[in-house]
Amino acid sequence: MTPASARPPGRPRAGIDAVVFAATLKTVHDLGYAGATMDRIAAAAGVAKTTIYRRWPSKGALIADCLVDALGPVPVRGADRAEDMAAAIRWIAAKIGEPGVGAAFAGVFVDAVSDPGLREVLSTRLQDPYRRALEEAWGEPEHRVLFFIDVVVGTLLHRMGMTGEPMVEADVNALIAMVGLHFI
Amino acid sequence: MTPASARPPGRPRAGIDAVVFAATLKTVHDLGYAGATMDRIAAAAGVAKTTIYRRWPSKGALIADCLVDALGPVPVRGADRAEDMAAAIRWIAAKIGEPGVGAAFAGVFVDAVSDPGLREVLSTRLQDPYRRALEEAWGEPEHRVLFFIDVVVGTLLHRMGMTGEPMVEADVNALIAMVGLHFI
DNA sequence: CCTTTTCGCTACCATCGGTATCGAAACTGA
DNA sequence: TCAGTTTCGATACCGATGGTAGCGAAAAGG
Repeated sequence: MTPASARPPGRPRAGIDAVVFAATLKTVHDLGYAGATMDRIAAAAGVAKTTIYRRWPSKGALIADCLVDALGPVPVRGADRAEDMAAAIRWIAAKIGEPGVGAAFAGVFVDAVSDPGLREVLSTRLQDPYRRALEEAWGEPEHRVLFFIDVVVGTLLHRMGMTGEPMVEADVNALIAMVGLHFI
Repeated sequence: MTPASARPPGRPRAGIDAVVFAATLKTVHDLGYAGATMDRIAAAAGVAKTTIYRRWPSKGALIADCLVDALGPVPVRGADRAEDMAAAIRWIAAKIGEPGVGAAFAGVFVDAVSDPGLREVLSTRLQDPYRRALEEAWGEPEHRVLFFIDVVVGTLLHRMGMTGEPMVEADVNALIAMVGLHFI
């Protein structure tokens, strides 16, 4: 039980996280999510692959933390909830336009569909922090779909004219597919 | 050079395409795109993997043809172009809500980012047919981005309020990410 | 200088997309 | 009935990828 301020001895690990994050985004931007091999990310960061796996348990966890680092805190003020929602949409749209972020998002979510462990990782490292931020800004949470994730997608669907009904998986899949078509 | 009506001898191949298509969609729906292994698809279809690879050169080509088969022809009438566009959006939204289709779309497009060969496959088997259908319905093609693919995504972005500017990669990535968030 | 922790390197495993090979099945035509 | 032709199924295999194990070396504190 060492004091919290005491730094343990051993080889320094200073700055490695930031270097790996930058290398990850650059590699994903250059080669796509599937092309961003862990070996290539490690090479781009000038770091051994084992070092990455000592800090993140999987590629998905690395991507999730990398996205949190790239996005930063959601800019909520807490005054007007509707205004906050609109601001959040503009915020994530701008952030995700940065090199590599969009491709990283799409890739990790596609993998998450067939990997329950990855879904839990994403929930813990991506969804929960932003959910907490909105809870603190907006007060106590409602039990219906009013968190950030749902707000963004729900607003998107509402603006598309698919409103009236609660959001269903079909709508989300439709959106993904329509957007994905442009990658052709 | 046999006559067109003459069926070549040998073991029958009747109905295998349809069986494989159905098994592909079901497997993708149940296990996701990454979880839909070629071995699993073959097993679900009751067919040897080599048989699938004798008919489709790659997993991407199988998915592309499977999607074309699942979508069917785009319902264009050619009278009012704006009306056709709106109908096309509703059409693809409904079609892609069917089991497995949305996940197949998202997965194959994510892979296509880092695979030029797959991009060409998708262009040939997915984009070109629908582009031709719209050319025939709307007359001669315009050289600007007025084909179906562009129309769907462009209209989507327009309705989101991101209009005014030409569509850029950042917007598309932002959409993918926003939608993907809901998969958590 | 000694201990402790982390880093890098190599080797390795399981899985997946894709290929090669070969015997068996099934249809056509005589 | 019986070739001849073509496809199907099974197995074995290859390269790449995510992920792990083990070990020696580097760098920090004490």
